[in-house]
Amino acid sequence: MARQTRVRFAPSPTGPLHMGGVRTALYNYLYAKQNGGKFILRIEDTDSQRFVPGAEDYILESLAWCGIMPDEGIVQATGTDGQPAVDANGNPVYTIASEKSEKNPHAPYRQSERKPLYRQYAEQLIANGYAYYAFDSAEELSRLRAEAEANKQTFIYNYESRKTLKNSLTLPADEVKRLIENTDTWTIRFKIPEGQTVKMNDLIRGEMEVETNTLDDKVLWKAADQLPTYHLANIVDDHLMEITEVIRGAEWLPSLPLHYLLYKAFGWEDTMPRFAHLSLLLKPDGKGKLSKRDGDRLGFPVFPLKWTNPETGEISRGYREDGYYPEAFVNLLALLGWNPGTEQELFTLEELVPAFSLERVIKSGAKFNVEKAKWFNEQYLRRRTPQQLAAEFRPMLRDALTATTSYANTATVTQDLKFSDKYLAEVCALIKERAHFANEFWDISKALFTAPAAYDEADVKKFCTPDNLSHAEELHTLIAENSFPTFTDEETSETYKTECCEKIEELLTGYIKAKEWKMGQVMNTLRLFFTGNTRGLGISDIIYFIGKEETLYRIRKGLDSIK
RNA sequence: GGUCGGUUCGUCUAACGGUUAGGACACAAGAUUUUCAUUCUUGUAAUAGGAGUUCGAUUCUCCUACCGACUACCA
Repeated sequence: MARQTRVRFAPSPTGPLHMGGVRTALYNYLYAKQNGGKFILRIEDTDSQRFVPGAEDYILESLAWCGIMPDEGIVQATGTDGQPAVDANGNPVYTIASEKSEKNPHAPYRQSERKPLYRQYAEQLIANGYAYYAFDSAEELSRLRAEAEANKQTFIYNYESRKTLKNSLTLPADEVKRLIENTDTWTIRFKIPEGQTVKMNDLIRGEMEVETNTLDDKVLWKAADQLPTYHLANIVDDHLMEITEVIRGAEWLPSLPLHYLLYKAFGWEDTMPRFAHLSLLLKPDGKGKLSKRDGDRLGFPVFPLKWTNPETGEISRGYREDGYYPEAFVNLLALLGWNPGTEQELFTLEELVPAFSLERVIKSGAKFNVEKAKWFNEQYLRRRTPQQLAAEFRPMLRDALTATTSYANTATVTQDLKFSDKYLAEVCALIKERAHFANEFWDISKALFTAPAAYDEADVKKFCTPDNLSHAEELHTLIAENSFPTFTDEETSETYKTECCEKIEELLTGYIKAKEWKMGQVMNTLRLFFTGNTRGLGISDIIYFIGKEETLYRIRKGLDSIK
């Protein structure tokens, strides 16, 4: 009988979710959706020492931003007013589900809240001879480790060493009973079977084998905090939550034999999930897996969202705050370690669902490449409508104008212009192919909103020759004496702008050609007066947007300041 | 050190055991253009090394090298 596909993403709330973690979540999500199954979120917070406040919300917010919401394990939060919580945009705010419900039949989904559940499973293993109590103190064990290391050996708690250590296999029963009742630093360890070969299968990597004698007796449960370790909690919860496929990071590969053995010891082999281990995301340069430091060092985010360390106040940048679209982030993550087998590179989340397959996930680690990441964002930026871009640009424009001192100091016509949505949309349509990110819009288009505060010295030197200046003077007269159409909110014809620009260009180039001036010279002089340097927007586009009066003002101002 | 995994252009990657080893990013050149950018065209660039199996190996096997993960009462 085929079971319903149920996969889970099970992060530990020990800090901000890494982009590699988002990728793992994404692959789980895609797999679930493709198979008409459920994507479950479970919080693995069995390490009370490393709990970081805010990390859980961060995970939820990151997933929501990416559009990969869990089907199970979350519930809409309750606001201070007792009503379902929503954020500033009216979107629901989620939290981890603690109460059982139709949607969340396996609640709670935080392992810390499932605490009472695990001990019985550990005891069950002991009763069946698959585990034992261990009473060695942490100090004793670290001493043994240090000694072994001094002899260039490695101490492991295994089938051999357990025979000489303090545990329920070596101690008399009454002593074991006494220690369990009177001390609280003991643990329950898994008893790795001796001399067996564990044969495993991985959906991505294929067949693997490991000798049990190379494995160590992992701690499953700790009396000190009455909590399970990852291994126990993970297997028990995956079983209880009826997980069908475990898709997780490659750092778990060495634990796979233990997990196989655990399923066997519990007698859950029939329903054991299938496993898929994803390769790691690597540093763009050098060695090792991608870390927080790399982002700081190389200038790109490793986290989906900005994160402020609650203890140190240290801030880590995020893709969202850096101006990436979630679609671009998801797309680039999907292609980092997976490909569709075709040459298609651009996928929306919806398109990813049918295209995805675990079989096509790459075995080797992938180095993250910032340039490609920017390219993805650029592709999505270009797919946006001018109106959408204008809406994004509006608040940035407001901030920029407020911060621009030259704007406050120049008596320009544009100062009084109310930049309409139509104006912004037309500007965005013009500049979107020049940008990778919407946050570059102001830099690219500032000349369309304000006169330059200063002129680039090198450009002045190069283009403000006596000839060019006198030509600019003539063009000032030409523009003053001629009338031509420019931007207006009233005109809605789609071809209007093109027509305007053609007319402006005819006027200028016609005159320049007639005079036999060098186009590249005088045009650049004008551009310098319009924008402050000689790189960027086309002259006729600028004039179209700023209008005749402002055009004359800027040429006059340029001529006056250079002389 | 031990265990496990990995290795195709600088990067992400494609290639039933048979291809001039393909694409994308980046880079370079050219074309277009009033500058810059865009766009278009073209180019540089790879199977880690060595054995073996085979008519034939990027592909299968082994060895070496390198890289990585794991080696906690962390996940």
